[in-house]
Amino acid sequence: MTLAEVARAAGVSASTVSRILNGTANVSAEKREVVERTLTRLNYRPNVLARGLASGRTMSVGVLTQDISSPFYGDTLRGLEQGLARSGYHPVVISGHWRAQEEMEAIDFLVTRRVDGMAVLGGVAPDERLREVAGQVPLVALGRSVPGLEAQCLRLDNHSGAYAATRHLIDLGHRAIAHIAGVPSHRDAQDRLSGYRAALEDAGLPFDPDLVLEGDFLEQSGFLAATRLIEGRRMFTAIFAANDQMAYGARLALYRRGLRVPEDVSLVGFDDLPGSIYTTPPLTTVRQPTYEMGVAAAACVLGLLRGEPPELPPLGVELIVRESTARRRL
Amino acid sequence: MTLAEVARAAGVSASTVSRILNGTANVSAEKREVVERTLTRLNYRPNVLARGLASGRTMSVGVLTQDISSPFYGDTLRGLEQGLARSGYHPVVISGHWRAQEEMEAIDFLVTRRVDGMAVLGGVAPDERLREVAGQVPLVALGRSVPGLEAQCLRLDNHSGAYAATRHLIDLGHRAIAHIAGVPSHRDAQDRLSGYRAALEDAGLPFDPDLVLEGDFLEQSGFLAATRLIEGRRMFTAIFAANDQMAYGARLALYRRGLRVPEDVSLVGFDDLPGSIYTTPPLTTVRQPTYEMGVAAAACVLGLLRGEPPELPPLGVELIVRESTARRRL
DNA sequence: TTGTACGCGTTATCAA
DNA sequence: TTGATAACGCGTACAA
Repeated sequence: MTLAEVARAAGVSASTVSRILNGTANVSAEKREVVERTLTRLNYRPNVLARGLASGRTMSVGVLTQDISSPFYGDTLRGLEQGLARSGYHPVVISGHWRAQEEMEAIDFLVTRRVDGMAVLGGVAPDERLREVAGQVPLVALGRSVPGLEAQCLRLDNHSGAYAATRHLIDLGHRAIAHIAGVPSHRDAQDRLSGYRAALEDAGLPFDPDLVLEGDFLEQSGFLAATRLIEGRRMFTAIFAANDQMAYGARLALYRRGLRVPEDVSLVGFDDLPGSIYTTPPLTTVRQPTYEMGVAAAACVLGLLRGEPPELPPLGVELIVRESTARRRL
Repeated sequence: MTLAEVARAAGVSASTVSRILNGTANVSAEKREVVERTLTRLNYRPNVLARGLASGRTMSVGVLTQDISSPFYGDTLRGLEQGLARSGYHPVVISGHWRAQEEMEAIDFLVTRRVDGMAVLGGVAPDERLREVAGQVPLVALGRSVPGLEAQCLRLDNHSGAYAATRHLIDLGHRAIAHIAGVPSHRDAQDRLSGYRAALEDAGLPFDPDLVLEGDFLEQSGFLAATRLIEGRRMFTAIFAANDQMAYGARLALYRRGLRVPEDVSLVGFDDLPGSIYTTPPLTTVRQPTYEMGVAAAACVLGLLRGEPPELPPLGVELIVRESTARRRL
């Protein structure tokens, strides 16, 4: 069922049908009615490819996420979906798995797919490439800041979040607070580590390198780190993990060694993954407004598409105190 | 950078360039070399829209998932991605949120996007529509069986899985085994319930309706169900939840009431979500080979695309015994 | 082996 | 207000 066929069946020209479809110009009421009837009668579906080729717009927004099955960006994707809904634009999502090479390919994929706009969620693709792309289509980046593209980047205050988490432990009387950090090359990991250090410093507590272990943001690394911590010579009464997934791993390590949370060791995570409400005990963590970030990103892209200047609202992080932290005993 | 421009720059016709790009016909070595050089020099990127319009193929496979941020289909998506990698085809994923209306729209989206094949993950869209679509493009369905399309459907043996889970509890000496079921209208939920009943029956244990509570596959409902169970008059020493998420909820309810797992109550889930290794204690559950399902689905679609008959390998479910189940005390 | 000419389904330009 | 007609960028018979 092509547009031309509809036009013939309705006894008008293809242009008229197209105009009705797009509201491009005025059409007499009678013709409009005839056309609309045949449109539904023939169950016409426009060919997006032809449309995109002719108009130069595909009504789609590319979304580069990192791991489609990772809980972390899930809510953000939902927010993006929601923010794009009823705008006429559709998200096209593809994942880069935190590998620069793959991310580049994914970006190429989206570009050749002629997406009208783009949202980049984290990742390690070179800033340079993102700037290039931003020159071609409206782009917004979440979870990373690209020099020269600051207005279109939304990063959260990881430093403050980590500071609040550590401060919370300090307020509970903890003095020996371990930190399971993320990959050192990762900006978020750096900021969270520095927030941790700053909180210690402000409280006049010494920074002990032996209490900081490096992880990779996955559960397994949290498990390993906590295990090493337990077996190590340093005493500690609390752990601040740079993300919830590593906190889960640490939780298991503690369980294995018979250490209770929070009675023996307090535990704090970062991200507030959906699952963190249901861990035993429910995890104290730093919530990132991931859903809202997705909505904001969608709104921003939509605005750019309309020619408006980029606008991303400031979004803060929030400490969520649950039951994995308690006042230090003894 | 269009193909025509490349052709001009290389001093050949557009057809020749096209032929080289697609390996359609023989081209002299010299021309090939010249063209390939200019191709890379000009950094040519084919326009997928034009290509799709002309060839009728978009080299994309539509994937209808239900909730992009749900842990359940995450691994399957990864498997699909992986199975499609290096095949030239790319996945285009969109979610239907278990709402028929939304799913229909999503399917329309994919169809108008002219995907070459389609993979449907669960969902409640009418069988009729799926049969229609299957008539237009190669389609495979996961987690549901569409009458008339059996060969292209991959369902797992939920009954056996539930049977094994329940049997496992019985073997550990449990006699009062509660079941937190899924939504009754859901086929998987029905099968898991029937597997549970069958295991009881085979062991000569009575089926007690008071020990079966209805959930909706989400954590919260598991929490509620377990809470009601605890407050109820019926004694029980084990819970079999129809999926891991509800098991997580139940776990928290038990924790809240001071009931230990597995010392006081044994707990079994279903799905083996990635997080179930790291719950405290690690959850005994029924593993579905979700990743493999994704890979198989991709292979099947690819085969159909090549004109081969549909082929989906039989995949079994497997009981994974971890630490949330133990021999009944007292 | 190579090039020409046409078609894919739609939008955009221009004239009427 | 409407209708030809020309793009859009590529694949592909067909001819050479």
